[in-house]
Amino acid sequence: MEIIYFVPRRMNKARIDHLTRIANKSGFFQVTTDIKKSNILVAQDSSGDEVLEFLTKNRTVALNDVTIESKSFRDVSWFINCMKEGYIVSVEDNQKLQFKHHLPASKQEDGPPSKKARIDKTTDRIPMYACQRSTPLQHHNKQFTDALEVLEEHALYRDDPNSEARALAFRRGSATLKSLPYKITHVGQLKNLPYIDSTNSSKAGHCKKIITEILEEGFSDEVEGVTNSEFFKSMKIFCGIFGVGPSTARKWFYDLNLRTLEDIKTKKLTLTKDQTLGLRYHEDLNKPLLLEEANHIAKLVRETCTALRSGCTVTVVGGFRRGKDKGHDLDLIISHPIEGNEEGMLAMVLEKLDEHFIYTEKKASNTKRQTSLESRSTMDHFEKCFSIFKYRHEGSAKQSQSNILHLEGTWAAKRVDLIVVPKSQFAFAVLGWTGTKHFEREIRRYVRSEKKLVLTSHGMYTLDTNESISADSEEEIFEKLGLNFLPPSERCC
DNA sequence: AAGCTTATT
DNA sequence: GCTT
DNA sequence: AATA
Ligand SMILES: Nc1nc2c(ncn2[C@H]2C[C@H](O)[C@@H](COP(=O)(O)OP(=O)(O)OP(=O)(O)O)O2)c(=O)[nH]1
Ligand SMILES: [Mg+2]
Ligand SMILES: [Mg+2]
Repeated sequence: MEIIYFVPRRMNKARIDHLTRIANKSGFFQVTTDIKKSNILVAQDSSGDEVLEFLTKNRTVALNDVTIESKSFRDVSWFINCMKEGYIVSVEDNQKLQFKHHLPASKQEDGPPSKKARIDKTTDRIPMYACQRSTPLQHHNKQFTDALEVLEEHALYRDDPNSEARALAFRRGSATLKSLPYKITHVGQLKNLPYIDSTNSSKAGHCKKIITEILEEGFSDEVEGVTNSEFFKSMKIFCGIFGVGPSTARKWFYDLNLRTLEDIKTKKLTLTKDQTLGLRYHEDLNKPLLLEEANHIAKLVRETCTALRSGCTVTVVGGFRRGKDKGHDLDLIISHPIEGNEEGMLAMVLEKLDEHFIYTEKKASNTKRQTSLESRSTMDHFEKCFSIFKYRHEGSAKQSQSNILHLEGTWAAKRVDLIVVPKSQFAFAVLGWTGTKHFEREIRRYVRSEKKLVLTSHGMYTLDTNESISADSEEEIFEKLGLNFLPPSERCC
């Protein structure tokens, strides 16, 4: 039986109590508060020298009660690994607490930077903005990011006035982990991670606590509690209806005591137009749109546009441009290599494809040509359209001819977003609609606070004088912002 | 204590 | 909730 | 307050 003493340096009482409880339940560890009875000292975020200094300063022991020779000095990550495995695992080199006068030869590993390398805070600190670093779609810390994003979602559902800011903080923590080229395996690796390891306070914040909890027990009590709560489950269902957001969902939950989708369908509620359609096509719209289907729709729109006006370009943006193989909708940008030749395209393509659209919600542009008086035409001018597309399944129309009552064949409702922009705005629109949403927030925050400029999906402007700064490609925008270019597949934060 | 992306309807 |  |  190993006798453990937890060094109360950089660990609060609650944490030590927790570790003590799980250790005493293990059967192979016993925890003591009498350091002289222990044979292993377990510490967090401390070197051996720091432990010795702490113990003597706090008069926990006389100097000769604890010596480098008489005790083992180990990092808490070793202890956690033991608890996870269910037996006493071997001690890794970087889990042996270090003493200046006997440094073991440190072997460098790939992946996680060694403890030594991390002390060098200047060289490998992670950039503060997600737009300054690569974030791939597939990463190494999904277990942690999923947990943080549950808390993000939960915060977005809550009524508290600070909840949106809290949600953002959880998202930033998650985004940091997504950018790491290695898996987090012990708490020490959280050191200096932006939005996880607080630069100010020495005590662990909420993000760090959640990650630590998962490292230790494989799950987080808080996250499990949220996931299984009636509030969270119902809010998720309600907000999954197109047109329903947190405010409406809360009203349904608290004021009307509704809980399920059936409750919503049964009750006679006053719904907006979007909500009515969101409910009518709920099953279809909540099935993912597959890449193959997206490409099929994009092809149809492209062929229609080029037939209407030669030279027209149709670009897939949104999640599919980032490399996803399914999504909640298809996002398309329509443009033309000659400035002005894109005008009127949205109305034309919607009319041409009229039978393919169940619903179209058109939005006007405000940022430019509306101010120029001579460009006002008899036709209404729209630049954006959120639609519900009638996606006809492969060969359904022809095959069903045997049954004369079934002329329509099978189809499913799918969300399609169309955006029309002139060539001068094309690069900004592509950047703005490729996302992710978090990437957009991060690059805009970076631009405003670090570059004193404003970035939108129409252009870039000086903060003070509102002068326009042009760009013909995404690369040129990154360049002008002093950012290394990130391909869409590396904007998955 | 302030700030947290920006636009349209 | 986290950074400035 | 909802959508992107
Ligand atoms: N500036 C800004 N852009 C946004 C916001 N939400 C979405 N976007 C941009 C970035 C997104 O990638 C793009 C398309 O939005 P979508 O809702 O379709 O998301 P996305 O395509 O990334 O994923 P999904 O359709 O769910 O597979 O629009 C926002 O709140 N602000
Ligand atoms: Mg999309
Ligand atoms: Mg979309």
